[in-house]
Amino acid sequence: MMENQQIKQAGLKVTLPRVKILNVLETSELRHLSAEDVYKELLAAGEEIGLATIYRVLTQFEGAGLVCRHHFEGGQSVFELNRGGHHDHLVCVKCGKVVEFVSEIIEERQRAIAAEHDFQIEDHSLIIYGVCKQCRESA
Amino acid sequence: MMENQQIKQAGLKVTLPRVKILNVLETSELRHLSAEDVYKELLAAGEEIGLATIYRVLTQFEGAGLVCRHHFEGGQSVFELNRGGHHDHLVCVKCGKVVEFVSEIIEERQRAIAAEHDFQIEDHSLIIYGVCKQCRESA
DNA sequence: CGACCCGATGCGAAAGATTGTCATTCTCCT
DNA sequence: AGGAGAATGACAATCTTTCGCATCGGGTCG
Repeated sequence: MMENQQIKQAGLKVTLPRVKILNVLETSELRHLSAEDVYKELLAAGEEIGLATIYRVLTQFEGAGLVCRHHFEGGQSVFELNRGGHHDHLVCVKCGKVVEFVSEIIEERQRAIAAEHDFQIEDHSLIIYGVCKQCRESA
Repeated sequence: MMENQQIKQAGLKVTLPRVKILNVLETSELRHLSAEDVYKELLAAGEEIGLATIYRVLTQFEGAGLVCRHHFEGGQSVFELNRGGHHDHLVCVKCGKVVEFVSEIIEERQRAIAAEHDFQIEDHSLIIYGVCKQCRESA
């Protein structure tokens, strides 16, 4: 079991709910899931789990660096498996599709701006909202 | 009354609550206020107003382009008077201080990235979270 | 292998933010 | 001034997320 190692290395006890949640994150079609999404996938798979546990576990995973939390529009947090590289997001406001991208130029400018204002960067979030090609055509 | 004109030009009926709310946005010390903040400022000024109205009016103002809504971390929306120029934010995670900035280089890169992925940009949000100088020194 | 300890889970209740309902009030037009 | 219809206020409802607490499970030690 791959998951067990990852959880252990993150310094967390290996429990059934944690393994199942991590597994959903790894195997789901969606790369970006809300706590509710994870909950529904597990219920659909016939797994017994409490929603509160999902929130707790996802928060722990975030603290351990296993997942990233994003605040897209819509009032709820979405989680994404941390596969190493940092990246930003392009979100379609019609269909919700998410495209990931990286721009070293932007990253570099951000560091420069933070430095100018004497801020020590902890994190940053860049989200571009737009309408994707398919949604424009079907409109 | 400056406010009346702005509200009328936004295509909204000029009502007392709207004028008062716009006035708070224009005169408050803070440039970024949550609905609750606006509510508290009005109560402190002895004004009678319902919180639900604040939410409704702010949402209308947003639709009319009078204010911008931002989703900083912390689970609630903050609103800012739209003074024309778009800008992004640098937020101190310790004290909540907000610094605004603009980078034409970043804007331009964003347009290029959206174009590459065939997205028509509607909006975007760039927030850098960090620790400001004062907070680092007092730590 | 079995007992134990402490953290982890599940459930329901609670908190915080936001929106909906609906009777009453206010704006704007005549 | 009068009236149609939109806007408001009070409160309930919803949604997301967190808390409290009794119970359960994982890992360790004997």
